[in-house]
Amino acid sequence: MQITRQADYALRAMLYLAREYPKKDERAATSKIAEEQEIPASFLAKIISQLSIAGLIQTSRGAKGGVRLARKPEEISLLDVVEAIDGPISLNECVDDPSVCSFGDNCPIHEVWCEAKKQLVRKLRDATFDKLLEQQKAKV
Amino acid sequence: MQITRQADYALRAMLYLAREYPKKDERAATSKIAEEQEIPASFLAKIISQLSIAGLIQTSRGAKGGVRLARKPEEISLLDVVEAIDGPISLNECVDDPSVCSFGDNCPIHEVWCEAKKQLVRKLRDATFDKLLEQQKAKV
DNA sequence: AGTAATTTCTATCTTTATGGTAGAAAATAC
DNA sequence: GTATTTTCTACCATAAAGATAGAAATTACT
Repeated sequence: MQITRQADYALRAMLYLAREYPKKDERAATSKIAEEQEIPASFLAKIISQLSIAGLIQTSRGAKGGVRLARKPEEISLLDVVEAIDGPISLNECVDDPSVCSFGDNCPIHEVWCEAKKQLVRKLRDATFDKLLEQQKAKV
Repeated sequence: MQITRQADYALRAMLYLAREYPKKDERAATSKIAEEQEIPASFLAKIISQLSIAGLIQTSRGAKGGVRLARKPEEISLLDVVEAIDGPISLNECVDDPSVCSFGDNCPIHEVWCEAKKQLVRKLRDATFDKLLEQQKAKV
């Protein structure tokens, strides 16, 4: 049970953009992000596109174009990014769509998954990019 | 991010076996488990095999053969079953094998995943089958 | 205005994992 | 010994993941 490689790459890219956020007027080039964060350059294109559709970043084409965050780092969490790429975190099929299981409320396992999901979602929602940057600074 | 269908089926099968556990001398037939728990019968064979290799159940062939738990329900948790089928719960590649990521301790995201994993593992390890059965009884 | 440079975007391919099936192998009761 | 009932394993589709190259678009500069 893992997030996809794409989601991990997306997180790295967003972390890079969060670091660049203070430079308000600049836009980062995809190629630069790819190099810096060790992401296959041509693979990043697809990821950038998805993040843009999800409204997490703003893109602009052409010379001097590039990518930047659509919102402040404190308004973007790990959960936002992961769900934008991998879809909702369900842990098990029955969590987000109870109708797939005919046992319904009679299944004691169902509840465990629901609680586990809540716990996980809370943790990821709480991890906003401003906090991540602070934590990194504190370490160095 | 979900457990596989196989893992979910395995949990259902184990729940059934936990219910049957008091009948010490009987063994449940795979076909019976499949019917009762709504699992594709021929698919269950592969799952049973994996659970047996993992040491969670005992199998015996031939007439009057079948399957039963290898340990008491209170000594088997959801975590045991899920990891036996799907492998370790990592959430992200870097959690179980930090060497795949060259950023190492310099990555603030790494730590979040580690904590999230710990939290999730604790929850699943705590959910033993005796507790699950009790919870179900309490409901009815 | 034209063109070259730089960018995002999209159609395509390969590989891997998942979900599922059927038939072989094994063991026991009679 | 044989028939029955079981586990076990080799196989096959389908779908998703990972990755790539080239098309489309936009802008700066001459």
